Amino acid sequence: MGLSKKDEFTAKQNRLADYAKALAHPARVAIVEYLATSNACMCGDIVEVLPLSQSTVSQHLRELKNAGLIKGTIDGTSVCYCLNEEGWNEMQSMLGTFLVTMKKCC
Amino acid sequence: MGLSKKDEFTAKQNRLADYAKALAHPARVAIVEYLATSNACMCGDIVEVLPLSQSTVSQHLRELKNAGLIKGTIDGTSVCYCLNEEGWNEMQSMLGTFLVTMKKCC
DNA sequence: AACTATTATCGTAATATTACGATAAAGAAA
DNA sequence: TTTCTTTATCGTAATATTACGATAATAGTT
Repeated sequence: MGLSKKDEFTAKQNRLADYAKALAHPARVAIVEYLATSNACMCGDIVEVLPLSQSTVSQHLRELKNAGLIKGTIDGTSVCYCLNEEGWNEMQSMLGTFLVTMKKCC
Repeated sequence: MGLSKKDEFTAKQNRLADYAKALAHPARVAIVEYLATSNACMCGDIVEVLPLSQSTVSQHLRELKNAGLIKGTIDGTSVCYCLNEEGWNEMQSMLGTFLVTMKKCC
């Protein structure tokens, strides 16, 4: 009955699932896209770009941060968010292994 | 409140989000892992490997299939599921663009 | 100190996901 | 045909996510 069984999977499986979950919403994809191409990456800027309220954007940013895909450094009264290369590299390498071991069975 | 705003994002952003959502659960990561390394890929086999009921596994398989990450071909009374290379390639190339355009701003 | 700007958090309503048992559907075997 | 095997779907309960307004927190400005 809806009780989560995440404990029954390996840490690695959960880690990749967490990365994927962080990208599992178009708003968070849009945030990442913006951070990848922009240098002016205050949260305020992002709010202007997205069709969402400030509190909702802040929530999405926290999820990306918790997953390790972005990091934020305080800059006076605002926060400078940018992509966290380490997280991206780990996620990409995890995904890469599937392509390597992939076999066609049908 | 809580009304989804996915229409307000681009088709590409939603597409990547859908791929990511398909992998946003450790059970589905485990399924993909299994399919990547195994040749005997009936659903029944997968149920034995996972700590989940048959109906739950079937639901997860459907989500992976809808996202385009796996495909299933009917084989008599059972179904042979395997990875769908096209889907993986598209997802990987979408993710790849972030690494390419990624800039350090902090 | 009082005010402004920026971001985070709380409360909460709407919606979506997760999981299971029960049951249906369809082909294989008796 | 009847039975068995395998997978899908339905119903439903528990949990999680999404979104917003209101409010708090913190730093800068006047």
